[in-house]
Amino acid sequence: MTDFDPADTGKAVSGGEENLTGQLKAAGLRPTRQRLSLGGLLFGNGDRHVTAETLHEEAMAAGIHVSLATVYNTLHQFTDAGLLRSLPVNGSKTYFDTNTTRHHHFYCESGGVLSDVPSGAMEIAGLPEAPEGMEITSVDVVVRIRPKA
Amino acid sequence: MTDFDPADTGKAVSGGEENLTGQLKAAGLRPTRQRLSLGGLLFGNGDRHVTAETLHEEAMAAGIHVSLATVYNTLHQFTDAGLLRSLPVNGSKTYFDTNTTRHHHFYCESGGVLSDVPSGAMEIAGLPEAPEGMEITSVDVVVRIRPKA
DNA sequence: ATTTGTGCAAATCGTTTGCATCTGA
DNA sequence: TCAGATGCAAACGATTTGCACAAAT
Repeated sequence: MTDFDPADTGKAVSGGEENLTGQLKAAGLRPTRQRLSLGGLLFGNGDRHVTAETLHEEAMAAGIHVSLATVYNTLHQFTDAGLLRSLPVNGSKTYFDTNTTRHHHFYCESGGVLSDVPSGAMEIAGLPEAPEGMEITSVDVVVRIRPKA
Repeated sequence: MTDFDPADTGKAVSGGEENLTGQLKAAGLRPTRQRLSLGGLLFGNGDRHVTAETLHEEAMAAGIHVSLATVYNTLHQFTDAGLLRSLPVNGSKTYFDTNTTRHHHFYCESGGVLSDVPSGAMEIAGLPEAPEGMEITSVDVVVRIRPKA
């Protein structure tokens, strides 16, 4: 029942982020109650993988009232601002990762569970050159897994 | 205006595949007119990346009448039969690749164009171990690119 | 006061499904 | 003949959008 304190806007959000308000402003985004609340959920609990739906449910459960549309908007705005990374995992749902550093993922199709590949466990050797006139923006590696036997 | 010849069912489809009919039968799929026609488009022109939509348009343009639903069905059946590989490229559309060997892809978000990373240009070093009780089914690498400047 | 964000519900997009009809073995 | 395929259109799930209201600077 910990209400998110709207007065806490210029401070650390919940032990994770330094200054979400500042980052939002830098991105031209107003630090609204919803954005700060969602930011608290996202960045106050370590690395996370969420979908719009799971984040929305979590917000509801936490007593934060936000519409699903706003969750979508916020996730995209955060992504554009560089606070999140969107993951191209599956054909249907879009996943967002609070860890924007270079790392890769396991994805279990039966269940839609996403997890990190331990850093260092896997490397990409020899990045290829992009085709003429193109530049590489990111490299996504998805290791698909399924329950054994 | 080369009509696909329905009589050519037991033979090479168009210079690419040996015996599509046999492969379909082996997979428990009847070699119907539609499946052979779509197979001709898919396997008779070298390696290809298609979506249901692009393949459907191509079929129409070639004078082959198939419904979009049948294209979807066929793509999935071919995939299950191991003739195609489905690519988890983007959040929305599903791509299918006629090259089922291990290779990776460039994906240009602006335009949705998919192309192969030249084989050997890139390697994955050190496949990680799957989490407890899981096994790896595939590893997909997508190199996202955008037009330079 | 002005500008930007939010919520809701309707609209959209890709994909799947139910069912009557047709086709290949 | 008869199981299996196809076509159509309606159903679906995830995401986006338009517009009236609310909140932040």
